[in-house]
Amino acid sequence: MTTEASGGRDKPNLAAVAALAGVSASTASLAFSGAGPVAEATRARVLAAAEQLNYGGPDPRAQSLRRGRSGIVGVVMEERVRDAFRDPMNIAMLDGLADETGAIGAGLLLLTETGDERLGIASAPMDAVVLIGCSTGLEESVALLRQRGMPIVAVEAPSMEGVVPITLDNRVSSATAARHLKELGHTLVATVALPLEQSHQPWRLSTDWRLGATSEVATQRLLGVEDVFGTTPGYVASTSSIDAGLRAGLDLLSDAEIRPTGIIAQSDLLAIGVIRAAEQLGLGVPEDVSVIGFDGARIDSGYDLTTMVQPAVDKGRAAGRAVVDMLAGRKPGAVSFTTVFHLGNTTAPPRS
Amino acid sequence: MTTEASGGRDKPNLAAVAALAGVSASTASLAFSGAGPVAEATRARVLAAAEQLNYGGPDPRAQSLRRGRSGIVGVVMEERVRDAFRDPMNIAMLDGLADETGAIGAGLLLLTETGDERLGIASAPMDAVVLIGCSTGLEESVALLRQRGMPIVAVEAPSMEGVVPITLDNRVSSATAARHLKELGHTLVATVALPLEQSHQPWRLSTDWRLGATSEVATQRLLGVEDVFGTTPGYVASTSSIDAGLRAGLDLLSDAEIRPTGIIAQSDLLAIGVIRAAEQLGLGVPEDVSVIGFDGARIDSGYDLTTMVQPAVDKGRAAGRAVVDMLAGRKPGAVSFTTVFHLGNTTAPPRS
DNA sequence: TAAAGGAATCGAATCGATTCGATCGATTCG
DNA sequence: CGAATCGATCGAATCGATTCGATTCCTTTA
Repeated sequence: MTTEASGGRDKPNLAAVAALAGVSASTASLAFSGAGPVAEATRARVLAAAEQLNYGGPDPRAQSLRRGRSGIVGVVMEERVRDAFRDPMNIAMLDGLADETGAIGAGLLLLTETGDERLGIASAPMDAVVLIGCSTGLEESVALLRQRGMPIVAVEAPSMEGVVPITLDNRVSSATAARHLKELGHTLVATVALPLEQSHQPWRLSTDWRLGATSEVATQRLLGVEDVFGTTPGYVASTSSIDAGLRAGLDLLSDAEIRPTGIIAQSDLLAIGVIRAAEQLGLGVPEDVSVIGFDGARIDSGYDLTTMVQPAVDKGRAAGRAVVDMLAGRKPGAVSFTTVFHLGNTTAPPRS
Repeated sequence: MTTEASGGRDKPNLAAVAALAGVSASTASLAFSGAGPVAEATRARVLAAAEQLNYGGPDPRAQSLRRGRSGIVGVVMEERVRDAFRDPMNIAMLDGLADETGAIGAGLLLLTETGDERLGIASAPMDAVVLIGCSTGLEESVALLRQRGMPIVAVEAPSMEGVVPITLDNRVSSATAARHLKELGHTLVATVALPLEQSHQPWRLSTDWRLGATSEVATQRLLGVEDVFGTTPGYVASTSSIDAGLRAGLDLLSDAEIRPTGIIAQSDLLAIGVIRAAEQLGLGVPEDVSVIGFDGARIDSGYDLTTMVQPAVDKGRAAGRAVVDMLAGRKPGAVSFTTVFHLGNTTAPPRS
């Protein structure tokens, strides 16, 4: 038996194709990439040889080494996939992001910042990174990425040297929501906050909540409420979900000590959960309790939720554009977004 | 000016670190990877040199070329991100998938099979690919990937040579749902189907629907209904969403010619939409119309939807394990899943 | 004390392509 | 007709690491 049988088993490479076509590797490369003059006949011969050897085109790994680009943009999220994608805002952002990065042919690599497995973030072949909803290990992650010389874009994170920020005016928006309740005449309001720190355990908000708070978003939105109402009772949810909102609502609404007439939730999902809690407790929304959300997620719930609508897709787009700019050697600027107040039917003056 | 200024601007590489530490590149490599005996003092010297040069560790691009592995698993979905993630089942699958692939330190690369930009799927540096909810360009995509010698796992796709299948017994499950309605006494049922073909335009189901149908899932589930009821009227939704279900429901329920007493929806989202439609038309569920869904997504809707619960996370896990197996050189087998009937409060005998 | 074994390190080949500069004809211009 | 030009092709260097098989230099053991 000679080796001719039906071709070696190992994958063919450009050199093999070139050899079969009777040209040099450089010419074969040109034939594939089209970056240089190649006679039509030659190109055809190379393509034929490729076909014959069942060659699937240049190896992306080698290409990315040579070119110094992999065509991959990392998306880092703090939580596990399931949790991160439960939030419609994250999905919307991802969509906007995919839109922009897709335009330059880049794919999105999902990475979670989860504790130990810092592996991914430290060693994935990416050209740039977008941090979404990160908080816990943010400093470390950024340090690691910066050391690798990676372009970094962070959405709604505290500003950091060398990181392009995409922000939302969380504090002002939250204050607007609070003011709405105040103007309706509410004085006893409570907040249902997004997770403030790593543990993600639900807990009653204490006055020293700022200590140990790592989530920029939750912090700013709480501050917004304080700007209007001063210290208020609150409950920190374990995650942004209807269930978590339900638990928070049950806790706050069934406590005689607090008895809020208005609840400010830091996400629409939480708000819907709070409404469910009110229903369970026999309280009417908005007659007995006013509920205001945040996001503008348009969740199907039978209510038209009063909320602060944020441009999530645009945030993603802005992040994508920033990435594209950096990869093109341009220096992108920071981008800030604003929310729009949406008056629904879940807020009303308190029952006198 | 000499070049010593404060270091060259270009990123340092292993060779530079090795040079500074006074060892060979091979030793430096060992120091980083820990794959071989290195004196503690030497390792320390190398690490110090790295620190000094601000070296962020071995370049993943070079590593992946040398090792022939990139640590990236591609996830191909037909639709754009926003649409794909609107479906809770996809998210659940992704979660299961991330779980398993994360265990070997692999990241998930999101790719959409969208028309022109076949770029991603053809040239991304992946070690394996999982096809989720693909249909339209499936044949082509698989051909392309196969040529690249890529391990392929496909979830709920028609079986193909060299592709590890993860399946759900859609036809049987759908038949079970249909039989439930039949046993309750329904004779006039209609189906709300998932998109059957590329266009994603909503349309009334005609008797020759099979022609041109490319979606395996939708097809099998329709066949399941036919197995029990024969040809029934139906409506093909544009996507799996509450809105699309609402439109479908309005169409079917307001047509005097059809007047179904039971509706089988191919997803829970569609089912909820149908229920909303019934409500809008003043019909009670389940008194006037029985509605049964598919998925077991536990969507908050005020109803306890009767549905076929599918193990979505497990499907994702199975796909992930198949990938891990293939990358480890093992040959994974096909995996099949079954749904579990869940009796809720949205189905009842027809009003006599 | 010589032989054997082991730890630490190094050299060189390799992974698979891209790309710059050089070469070689053939065509065109003066 | 010689020179300048242009198109096509090739060689060789390069990207940044990993890894296999030496090569040293010590420490044990017979």
